[in-house]
Amino acid sequence: MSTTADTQTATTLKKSAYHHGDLRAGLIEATRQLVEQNGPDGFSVSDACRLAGVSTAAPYKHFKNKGEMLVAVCVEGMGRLRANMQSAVADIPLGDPRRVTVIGGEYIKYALAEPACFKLKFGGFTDGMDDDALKAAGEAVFDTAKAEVAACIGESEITPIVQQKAFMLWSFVHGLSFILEDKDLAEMGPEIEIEPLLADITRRVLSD
Amino acid sequence: MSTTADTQTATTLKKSAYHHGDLRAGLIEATRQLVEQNGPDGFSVSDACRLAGVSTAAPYKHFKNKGEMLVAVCVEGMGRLRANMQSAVADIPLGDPRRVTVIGGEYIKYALAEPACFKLKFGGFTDGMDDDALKAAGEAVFDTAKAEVAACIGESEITPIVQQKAFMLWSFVHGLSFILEDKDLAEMGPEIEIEPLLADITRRVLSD
DNA sequence: TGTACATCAGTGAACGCGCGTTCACTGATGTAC
DNA sequence: TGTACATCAGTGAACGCGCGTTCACTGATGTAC
Repeated sequence: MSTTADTQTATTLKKSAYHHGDLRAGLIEATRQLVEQNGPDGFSVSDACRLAGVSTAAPYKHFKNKGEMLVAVCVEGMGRLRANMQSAVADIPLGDPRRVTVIGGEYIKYALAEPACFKLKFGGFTDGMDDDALKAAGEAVFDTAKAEVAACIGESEITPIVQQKAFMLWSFVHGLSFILEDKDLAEMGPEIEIEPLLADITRRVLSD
Repeated sequence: MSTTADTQTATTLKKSAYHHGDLRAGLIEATRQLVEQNGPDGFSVSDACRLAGVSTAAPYKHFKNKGEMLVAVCVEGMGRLRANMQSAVADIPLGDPRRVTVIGGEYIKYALAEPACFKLKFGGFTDGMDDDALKAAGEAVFDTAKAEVAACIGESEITPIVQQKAFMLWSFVHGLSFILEDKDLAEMGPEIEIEPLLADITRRVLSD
């Protein structure tokens, strides 16, 4: 390798052990993993530091406190969920109700893939935090749903009827996520296949 | 008062300060209040003892550990929810879909009245506990819903279709509860009146 | 290009705190005689 | 009825622990000259 390439690699990727490179992102990922492992309430700043390989004081250069770390994990997760939704519908024509079913499916998929992070966001853990980025990330997800519903029922804007139908679908998908995530609860329900169930409820809600 | 009456009062109601009377129930109520005040994860055994006015060692005469106290709160809450459901439908004829709407309404009412206890039960806090009483209490609630759905669509037993419809309704009501409970989320939805929304979704799900 | 310097992301030790649980004990109670 | 006794729900002190956060610091880095 040339000297130039070495220097670039050193500054953009490896950095030194002392200066981490992107500790903020590293801590968010460590926190995410720990939350997933130990549950939404089973995370400690110290644990995240151990996992990220830094001292327990290091996070306070990037986050005001423990709560901000948890919020950052939620924001990151919601962003990923929205991206997943968008790429999942890319090949389905606008206005096709399958788009609604598919984004609902992505919601549930996310909830089942990262149940503890899902609960972190929706289980009341971020209640008093009042974080703008977090609010925006949540709204972006719901806006996606509303736009799809509008297209399906032939509305060019978000009318009250669109709002209502989107809200119904969100409630359903949200509740289904919580139930499927909880082994004891899921066992109480029937043996279901998620896709047809989603398609069925979508049809019921979108109809007049 | 006669001597006899005094003795009865002393033994059945007041007891002495030393022997509490029904400390188990007292601790459950203290725990419930604290959970409601500080959130599902903001409860400590010490706090409950302070509130109940006993030493921090006293609970261990009635509960194996902290987790058992939380489970007891959930069991008590689910029992109350089921009782509420049953008395709320008492005056509506069997098979009337309003019965389904009303029990859904009671579910939401409970979730909004005791949001932290609701999250305690359904937010993953009792995940690995594997408590039979808790499972039974949850199943009793869902069984109530299934029976009502069966009656509405004219089935004499819990067929797969009944299961499916009841599960849909539960998912919806469950998700709606979580959303309404969370100020930030509720604000994202439309201004709704719960009753008509519930009646609407009930109609959609019960129809063929 | 080489050097002096400002920056600031990291360290590591320490803090005070409240937690869950255990322990030997105490004393109010109900009961057998 | 009176007394001796077993029971067991309570006490209160103590334990070891890990937590969140602060502090003065250090040393790698990029930049101005």
